[in-house]
Amino acid sequence: MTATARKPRNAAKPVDVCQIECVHRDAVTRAASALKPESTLQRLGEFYKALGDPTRLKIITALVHEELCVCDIACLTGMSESAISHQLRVLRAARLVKYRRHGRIVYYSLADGHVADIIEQGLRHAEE
Amino acid sequence: MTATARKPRNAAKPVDVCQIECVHRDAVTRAASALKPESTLQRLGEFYKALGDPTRLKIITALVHEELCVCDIACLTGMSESAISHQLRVLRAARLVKYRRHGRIVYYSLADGHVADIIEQGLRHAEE
DNA sequence: TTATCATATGAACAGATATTCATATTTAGA
DNA sequence: TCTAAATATGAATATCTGTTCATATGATAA
Repeated sequence: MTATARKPRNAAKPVDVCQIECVHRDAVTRAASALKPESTLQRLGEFYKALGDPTRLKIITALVHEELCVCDIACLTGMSESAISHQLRVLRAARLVKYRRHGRIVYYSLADGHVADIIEQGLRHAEE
Repeated sequence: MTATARKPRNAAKPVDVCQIECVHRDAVTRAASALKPESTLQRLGEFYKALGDPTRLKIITALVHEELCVCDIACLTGMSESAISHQLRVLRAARLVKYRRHGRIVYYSLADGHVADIIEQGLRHAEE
């Protein structure tokens, strides 16, 4: 997004976004100026990507109800503890889960209420 | 999820889910019985996975405001029309978008209001 | 019909990703 | 201390994914 060259009139806003031919220049201009900042889209994309894997989604939906340790999650999902640990790292990086340590056991839970809200809205959408 | 062998008492519900050692058998049992059906999780996972790519997420957020044709989206995103067409196919398969044809131009829009609601909730979460 | 525009599709390839296996770390108990 | 349990991490690998390029389809206009 570099500075834009101005056009005197008629253009709602100048678009330099567009290298390709576009059919509706005005619609593209509106869409471009309504677009959320790249940083927001990137964060949201990583959030969704983290939820877009079957193993991780199962982990997250399980954690909606109560905290679980790595062992429990492995047990619940039928996957190896190592695989679960790797996936939990992804979920941690995406700030979807938090954890607390009790002795050698690590309990994972959802990072905050927002995550639960989002998942529940998603589930309602998927269930209908 | 096959049929479960019964245990007389004390088990909230029998678990055959668990091949691995698990630390909290009761918690796993509760989590297992609260788990959503595989079909629901799969649909939701595909939904999130579709949103988990930066190009597709940009397309979807743009479509929140108004419908756009393939050309416009290519223009807006700075990607080739072919790439966009491929991504729109993924979004169609995940039932995130619908389209209408007008002459040789195809206009894409969000499949329904739910999608917009979900995206807006996600954006609020990502923006804070 | 023929030419052209807008879009779709298939093959190919580079890059990303999820799991496994081996190993490291951290904590509790002996 | 030493051992074992619970978890984390790194490397390797097989699979998946997104883009490009070439080509096909479908619709309009000439």
